[in-house]
Amino acid sequence: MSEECYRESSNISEVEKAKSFISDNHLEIEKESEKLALLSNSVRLKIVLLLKNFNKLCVCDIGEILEVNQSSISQHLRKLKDGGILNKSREGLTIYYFIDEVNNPDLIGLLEKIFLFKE
Amino acid sequence: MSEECYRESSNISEVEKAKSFISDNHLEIEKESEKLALLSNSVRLKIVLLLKNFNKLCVCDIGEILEVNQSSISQHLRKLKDGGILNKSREGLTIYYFIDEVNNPDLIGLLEKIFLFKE
DNA sequence: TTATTATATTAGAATATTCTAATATAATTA
DNA sequence: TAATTATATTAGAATATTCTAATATAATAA
Repeated sequence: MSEECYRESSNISEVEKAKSFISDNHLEIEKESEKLALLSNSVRLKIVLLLKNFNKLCVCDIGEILEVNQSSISQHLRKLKDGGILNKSREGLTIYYFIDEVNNPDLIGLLEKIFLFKE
Repeated sequence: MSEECYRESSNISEVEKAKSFISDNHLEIEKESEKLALLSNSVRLKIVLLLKNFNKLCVCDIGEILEVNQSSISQHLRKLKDGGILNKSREGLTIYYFIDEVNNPDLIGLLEKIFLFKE
């Protein structure tokens, strides 16, 4: 790689260790960055925080709470479901979304680490 | 809002509580979603994880470790610095980046909650 | 069956992100 | 001073994301 530093102070063995660390954990890091991307949109983050606080909510109520139109909410919910963060259940016409806690055993704790909401 | 559900089962007071929750915490949620966005790019996430494990690294070494070219690495580092996650120091020609732990007291713990790397 | 309600999907416009290539800056050394 | 090395910046292409508007689907009720 022509990127290499010519400085002798560049610690070669540390760089090699770092390369191993990255190649050993590449897949896990990619996977987690995709989960973080799901939470990095503020509409989606709000949806997840709402579902953490209110257990389950229907598409329509989520749209009203966040003042975001139905199509947009549906598309965000789909991403969160496809990403394994949410699941859904039907009751008649209404579809309720909720956090898939089985698939995300650490998500609630993570959110509590990130957010210290005022009561 | 015309988004409101016509179902009587839509729990109005719960929706109102949810609206308050969102408006009370809107700013904090936006801010955190921006930090998550910084970590949601896998190159940037790898940079932060590298700096967590190796304390400080120069631009050139980071580029070599990640096999990403210098310009791209510089631009990612700039985003992380502008976002308050990293800081840098100069030693001669070399610029070292490191995690700004003062500004991010919970970041290390957060990363440890997300990642359980094999040793 | 038809109408209504809730949700999902689609296409495409608007916008944002990321990378590449070229160039600029800044410290060091000859 | 000029050359070298490390890093930063910029413009623009390629790509990805998000929103809007229109339409589709699916369950229910009349």
